[in-house]
Amino acid sequence: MHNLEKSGVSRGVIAKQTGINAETIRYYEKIGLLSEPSRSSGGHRIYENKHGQRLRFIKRCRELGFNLEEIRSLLTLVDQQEVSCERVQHFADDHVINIRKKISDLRKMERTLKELSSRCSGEDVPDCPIIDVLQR
Amino acid sequence: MHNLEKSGVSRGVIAKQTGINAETIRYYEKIGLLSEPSRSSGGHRIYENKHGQRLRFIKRCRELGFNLEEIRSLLTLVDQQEVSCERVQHFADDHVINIRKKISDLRKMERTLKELSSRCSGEDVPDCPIIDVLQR
DNA sequence: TTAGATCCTGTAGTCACTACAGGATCAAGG
DNA sequence: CCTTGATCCTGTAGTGACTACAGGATCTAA
Repeated sequence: MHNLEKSGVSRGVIAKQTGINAETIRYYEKIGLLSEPSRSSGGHRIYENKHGQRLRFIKRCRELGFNLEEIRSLLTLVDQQEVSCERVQHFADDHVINIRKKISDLRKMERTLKELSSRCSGEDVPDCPIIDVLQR
Repeated sequence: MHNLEKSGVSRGVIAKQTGINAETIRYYEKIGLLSEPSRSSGGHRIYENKHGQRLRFIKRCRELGFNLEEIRSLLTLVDQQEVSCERVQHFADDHVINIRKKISDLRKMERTLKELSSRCSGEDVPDCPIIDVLQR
């Protein structure tokens, strides 16, 4: 059964555990977000608990909409034990501003599309207010 | 002054007229969204009115969040004079569903971040509820 | 021992652009 | 007509955040 030297797991296993695609994990390692794990005698990666923690951290950040560079900054703070609640809060608040901008852009699209759609006859005719506006 | 054979304009000019980057216009041509314009004797592209219309159509679609494949479909409908108001409306309504999904994802991020941020002390201390949650 | 699952590497593809290099052409002024 | 400087031409490479291969090696369970 599980071998992989003492307590580590393979890439496939940690991928399932964290819900992160196995290729993505390799990618995170390549760009330096995830430290290189040790290897089995045959060259297979062996992931320890710390890698799982790291991956979950990254995943939560992604779910909050941070990009990989932002996550790198956050991880650096944590690694260097230089976390300042004030700065992290600022970081988060800035990010909220970006998110709100995106939401407002999307809402504008939504409004416009719904407005256009409401003017459609809904019939199988060549005359369409949506196309008219696009061609205006 | 303006030469460029009869009534056409250069790429730079049409870029300014439409508000679309000149490189982007070349890209649209390359992927077949924009028909190839005629050329001057020296090989420079000469854009006519129809190109300007096309580019404005594309731009409006992009502003409504359609991707280039969706725009390609829309343009094909128009070109083949196969516009059906019913189908276009359906198309738009489907797109609205996607937009709403994006908005709700973003709102969830926003809510979570604001909630976390509200728990921050705002002080320059290493203890931070945001980092705590990310590391949990 | 062997089958089949998983892993290794490097590379290429995705989307919608954007940016460059190195050279040709253009329009305007003299 | 000639020069100058702006614009244009081409092909290619880079962006972000993955994802998907190919062709081979290694692993684990039976």
